[in-house]
Amino acid sequence: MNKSDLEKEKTRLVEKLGVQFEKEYQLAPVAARIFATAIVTGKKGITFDQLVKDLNAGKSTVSCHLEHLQATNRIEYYTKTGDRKRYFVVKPDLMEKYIDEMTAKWEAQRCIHKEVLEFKIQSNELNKEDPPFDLEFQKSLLDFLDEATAAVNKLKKNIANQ
Amino acid sequence: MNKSDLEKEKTRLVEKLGVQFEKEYQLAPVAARIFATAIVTGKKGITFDQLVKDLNAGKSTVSCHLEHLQATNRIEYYTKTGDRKRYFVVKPDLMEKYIDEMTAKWEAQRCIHKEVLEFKIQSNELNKEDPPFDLEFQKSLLDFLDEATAAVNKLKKNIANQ
DNA sequence: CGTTTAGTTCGGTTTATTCCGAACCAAACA
DNA sequence: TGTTTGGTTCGGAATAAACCGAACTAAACG
Repeated sequence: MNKSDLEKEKTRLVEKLGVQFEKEYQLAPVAARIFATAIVTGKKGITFDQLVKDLNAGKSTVSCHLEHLQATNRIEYYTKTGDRKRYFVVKPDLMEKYIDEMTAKWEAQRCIHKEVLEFKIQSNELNKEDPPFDLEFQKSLLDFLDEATAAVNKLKKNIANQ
Repeated sequence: MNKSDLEKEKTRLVEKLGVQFEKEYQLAPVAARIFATAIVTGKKGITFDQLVKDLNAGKSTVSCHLEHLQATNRIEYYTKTGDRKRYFVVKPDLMEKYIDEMTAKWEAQRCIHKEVLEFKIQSNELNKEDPPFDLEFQKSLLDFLDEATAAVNKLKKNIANQ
C-alpha cells in the first residue's frame, strides 16, 4: 500500500460517498462529490482549483456548488495568512444540522397531517351516510411524527454534550 | 361549511401534502399528489379514473406512478365484487416502512464512513509528515449513525405493538 | 362475437437540471 | 500601472425527468 494507492482509494471513496449524498441530501452530482471530498479530506481542507482538477469539473460548476453547500451550512472555509486560497472543510456540527433538518421536515408534515385530521373529523360530522373516515390512522401518523422528533432530539442532546 | 367546501379543502390538502411528499420521498409531482390523495381519501380508496380527473393528469402518467407507488410499498388496492375498478389505499404499515428506509440509508452510509475511517487510519500510518487526520470526527459520524438507527428502531417496535 | 370498461405501453414533446466555457472582477503583487 | 491569482457571473448546450395522447390489450358483458 503506497501513496498512489491511497489516492486511488480516496477517489473511490469520494465517488461512493458522492452517490449516497446525491440521494440523501438531494445534491447535484458534482455538489455531492465536493461534499464527499470535504469529508474524506478532513480538517486540512480542499481548495477551489484542487476540486476543479480532482472532479474534472468546470470552474463555474464548482463555484456554484460551493456557494450552495455553504448556504446550506454543510461546509465552510478558512484561509492561511499570505495565501489567497480558501480551504474548504465540513462544518463540525454536521449531524446536529442533519437532525434539525429532519425534525423541521417532520414538523411541517405533522402540521399538515393535523389539518387532514381536522378535515376528516369535519367530514364525518357532515356526511353521516358515507363510511366514516378512520381517524385512528390519521392520529397514528401524528403520534409517529411526534415520537420520531422526540427520539431524534434526545439523540441530538447526547451528541452536543460529548 | 358544506360539501363543496369540503371538496375544495380536500384539493388544498392534497396539494399541500403533495409538495411535502415531493421533497420527503423524492416523488414526481403527480406521484406525490396520488399518494397525498390516497392519504386524504382514507380507507374507502380512490380509483384510477378519479385520479385522472382530480389531478388533471394523463392516464399514462397515473398508470406509471400508481405502478411505482405500489412497487415501493406505499399504496395497495382492493376490489369490490362485480366492479372491475381498483380502489387504491395507503399501506397501513407506512411508518414502519419509512423507518426501514431511513435505517437502510443510514446503514449504507455507516458502511462507507467506516471505509473512510480505515482510509484515514492507513493514511496516518503511512504519511507521518502531513498533519494527521482527525479520526475522532470520523468516528463520531459512525456513532451518530448507529445511535440514530437504534433510536428509530426502538420507536418502530413501539409502533408495531400498539 | 362484437362492445364496453379499466388500465397499460410506446413514442414523442415539454420542461427542468446540470454543467460548461468565455468573459469578467477584485485583490495582490511586481 | 500592468499582470497574475482566485474566484464569480452569464448565456447557452447537453442531458434527464415528467408528462401527454393515441394506440393497444385483456377481461367482462350483452
